[in-house]
Amino acid sequence: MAALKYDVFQAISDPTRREILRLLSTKKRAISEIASQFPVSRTAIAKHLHVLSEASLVSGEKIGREKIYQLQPEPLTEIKQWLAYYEQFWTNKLSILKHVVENDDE
Amino acid sequence: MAALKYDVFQAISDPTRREILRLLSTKKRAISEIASQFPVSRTAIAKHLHVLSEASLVSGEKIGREKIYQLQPEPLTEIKQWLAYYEQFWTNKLSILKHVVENDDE
DNA sequence: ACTATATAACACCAATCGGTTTCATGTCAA
DNA sequence: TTGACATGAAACCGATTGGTGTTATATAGT
Repeated sequence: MAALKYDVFQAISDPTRREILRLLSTKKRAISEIASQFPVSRTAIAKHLHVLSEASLVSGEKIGREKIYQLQPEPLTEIKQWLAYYEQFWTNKLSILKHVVENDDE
Repeated sequence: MAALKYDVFQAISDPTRREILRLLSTKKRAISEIASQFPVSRTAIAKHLHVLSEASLVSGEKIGREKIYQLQPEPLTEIKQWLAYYEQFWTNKLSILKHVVENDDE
């Protein structure tokens, strides 16, 4: 509702929303089609889709009486970039050792 | 409290917790030292550290009367692996086109 | 021994979250 | 046109979140 109330980190923090993204990664789907895959109500799924939409991870297009949602993976680059900073601490032993030594010095 | 109540996705969904991780990436720090960097109370920071600890993103060691927290970046690999699946949808034009065409086919 | 400090452990609170049910609206199809 | 279907919108609910303050306990330093 309010502009950017949900960022991409919050959007992917919910397991149901991650599963919705997974479903949309194979094809566009209408709300009811998505909801049929979950044990919760259609309304609950519609709310999750709204959250994902605010984070720009999905886009919805109304076609006839259906609203078709589609994956928009671009915002995930923000997660990727955030993660890149921490990769130095585990991708090779040298970095990890460097990290430990620096900590012990202070 | 309950085992694995917080997973790594939820742990990093909060901006304050992400900032705590950033602080700990440069060196080990005690709770009070971390809390001094934020506008919220020390108690609130201790709760955030507890959440991060449940997600195994930090570990705490009591030394004297201080509790020293340290970054444990390994669980971030789970995020990285999750993200890897979606990279095919934006890392090159070919994959994106393939995605669109498949969607239009159904 | 005292005193100040660092943390833990509670109890508490307002706001939010994920979910529900109900009702209204709009669209497709017989 | 009538009915079934897909969605949107609203009100509501219980649990959780993120925050507070208070109190208790243990430790460090004088």
